Parts: sequence; C-alpha cells; structure tokens
Amino acid sequence: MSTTPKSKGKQAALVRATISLVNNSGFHAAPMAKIAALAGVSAGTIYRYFESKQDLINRVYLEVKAAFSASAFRDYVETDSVEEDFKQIWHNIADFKLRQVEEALFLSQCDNTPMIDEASRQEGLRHLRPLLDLWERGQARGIIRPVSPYLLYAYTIYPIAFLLNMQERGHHDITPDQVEAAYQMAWNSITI
Amino acid sequence: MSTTPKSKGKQAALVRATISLVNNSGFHAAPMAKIAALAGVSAGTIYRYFESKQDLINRVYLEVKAAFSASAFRDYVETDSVEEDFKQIWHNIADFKLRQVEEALFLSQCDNTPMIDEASRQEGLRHLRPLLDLWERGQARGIIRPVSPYLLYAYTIYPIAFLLNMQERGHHDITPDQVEAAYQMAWNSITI
DNA sequence: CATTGTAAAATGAACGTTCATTCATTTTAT
DNA sequence: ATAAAATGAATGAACGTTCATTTTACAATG
Repeated sequence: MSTTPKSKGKQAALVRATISLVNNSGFHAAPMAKIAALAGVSAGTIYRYFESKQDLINRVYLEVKAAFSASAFRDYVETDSVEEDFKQIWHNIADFKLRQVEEALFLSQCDNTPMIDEASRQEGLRHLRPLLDLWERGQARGIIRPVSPYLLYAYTIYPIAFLLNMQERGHHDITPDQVEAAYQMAWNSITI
Repeated sequence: MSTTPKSKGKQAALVRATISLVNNSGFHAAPMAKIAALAGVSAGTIYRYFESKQDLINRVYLEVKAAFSASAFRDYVETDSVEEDFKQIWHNIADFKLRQVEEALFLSQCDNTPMIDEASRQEGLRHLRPLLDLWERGQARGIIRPVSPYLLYAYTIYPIAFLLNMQERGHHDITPDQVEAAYQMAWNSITI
C-alpha cells in the first residue's frame, strides 16, 4: 500500500486525462497544463514519463489500441464455423466500443486525423491478424466476398464507430436490439 | 476580367488553403499565417472574410458539406424503384468522395473531432433529407430494414470514408471493381 | 525505533516560441 | 480624390518544455 488514497500510478492517470481531454476538446485544445491538472500532477511531471506531447499521444494511442485488440480476441477459440467465429469477434469489438466509450472515441478521433505518426498507426494494426485470417478462411470457403480486407473492415467494424459518435452527441441511443441489427447488417454486407 | 492571372476570389483561395492544410497537418497545426501564405494573401486579410479561426473552420465545413449534399442529389429523380433511387444517390456520393478527395477527407476529419460547433454540424446535416425520405419509403415497402437512419448511414455512406482514408495513406487503391463491390455490400447490409 | 543520508520523484515559476488577432499604413480600384 | 481592400509588423496571450528547487521514499546507521 502507498500513502495517498487513490494513488495508482501517475502514468495511468496521465493516460486517462489525455483521453478525456482530447475527446472533449480535440487535440488542438488539450494543452499539457490541462492534462497535468486533470491527472492531478504538475506540468513538469509529464516529462518524466513522456518525451513530448507527440510521444504522449502516440503512446496513449498504442495503449488503447492494444486494449482494443485484446478485447477483440478475448476468449476467442476457432471453431469450424466461420460465422460463429466472426460473430464472436464482432461482438467482442462491439462490447469494447460500447463499454469503453472513452477509449473507443479516442481511437475514432485518432484514426481520422493526422494526429498520430504513420509508424504508430502501423504498429497498432498488427494485432488484428486473427481477424484477417478468419476472413481469408471464409473467402477460401466461398462464404465471404473475395474483396480486400479494408472493404471488409469498412463494412463490419468501422460503422460501429459512427454509431458510437452519434450516441455520444445525443442523437441516438444504442439498444441491444440495434446491436443485434448492426451485427446482421455487418454479416450480410460481407457474405456472398 | 481582373488583373492577376489566376485571381478568382481570395475567399475561395482561403477555403482551399484551409482544407489542404487541415488535411495534411490537422487543425492543431494549421496556423492562420500558413493558411494565408498558402492562399497567397497576407495574414490580416483573412479577417476581412472570416471573424475568427473558428468561424473560418465552420464556414469551410458548411461550404464543403453543401457541395457534398448537392453532389449526392445531382440529377436525382425519384423513380418507382427504391433500389434504383438508392443506387443513384450512393454512386453520386461515392463519386464525390473519390473525385473531390480533399473535400471528402476534410469532412471525415470534421465528423470525427470536436473541431466543429454542434450548431454547424446540425446545419450541415439538413440537406440529407431526400435520402432519409427514400429510406422511409423503402421501409414502408418492406424492402429496407426497419432500423434507425443512423444505422443505415453507418453501413452505406460512412464506410466510403474509411476506404478513402486508407487509399490516401497508400494502403489501398480503390478500383472501379471495388466501388461496385462496395455498393453491393452497402445494399446488402440495409435490405431485409 | 528514531535519525540521517541519498537518490528519485515531483514541483511550478520561468523561458523562448508560436499563435490568433489587431491596426496604422499602403496599395488598388473607381 | 476617395473609399475599399490589403498589408505585415506589432501585441499579448497561450503554449510546450526546461530546470533550480523542494518533497518524498526508504535503506543504512546507531
């Protein structure tokens, strides 16, 4: 045990503060001083853990992306059915986006701006291999459309980010029914 | 005719410069001085046309969104077939995104960050009415899934932005074949 | 157990830079 | 000659980053 009530690592607090501030104000309006204040540390302390603001953003991105990928394949065991396997992964991803809203919004923002180094972006993509493998298996069996994985991703995973954005802006509430409908739409779009 | 070779209005030049700079560096790294330089005017001149940087961004957003909506319904005439009508609009939108790449990338960035006022966002959405009407018609006839228009948008229009982003980052080339496949995937996802 | 020595961690004022914005002046158009 | 348009140096605020100083953590010592 340590001294302060909720001391759990300043680095983690900084990561959380960064996500929250970038979500609510955007990268351009998330100054280091505010991030520090929200994390409950002083401005200078950030530089014990991160080299620069760019480094901070990149590392937060990688950390969140890693958590996302880990969620995607939680309890994933290949069965014989491509559809079963896809359903498993898709719902894992949907669960992540609906439960870790802050993290998911942060990723959606990063993926659509030049905020992140191309190198970090590549690195963040690496962990999605099992999903690509599954798609190839489905294509080999003639179940899934013989198109680029980018198209498959665009029509199955990417739409969830849109729904989340709309929900966050108060236009739309995502009910369990709609999650199920969304899954069916995803599956229908990529199958032959 | 005016004096300079390519003088066509400084306001238009400023809009173009803003789009280009925000695309390549993000809002946070698009200072007014650079925008002015790229537009070939002096920094102070911006303030003859726009009240502030926020106003500049909002108005560029609205202008691009208006051009987008106009494209979406170019030559659109309702037929008796929901599928025909949808195909028309979808391809109009895809054409816009593939031909006006800069404008489309700018919109994708705006739609995923807190860069734009919620008011301007609402305003930009207004012109999409005919598409929503078409969807309602399709739902009334039992052709289109009875789900929120947000879901329909997420699975038909939003994915195009992802493909464009990937193409722009050099991961992927969008061939005419893939556009056709993308259309089929969109249609399959929203029909019953 | 209390005291002390020491290195790591944290601080926040200060620094230099960059930014959005203004405005006295100049240029352009009529 | 006059008004509108454009300029770009000046301004003050805000930013990312640094660093001299203070605080904390804790092992060694008596």
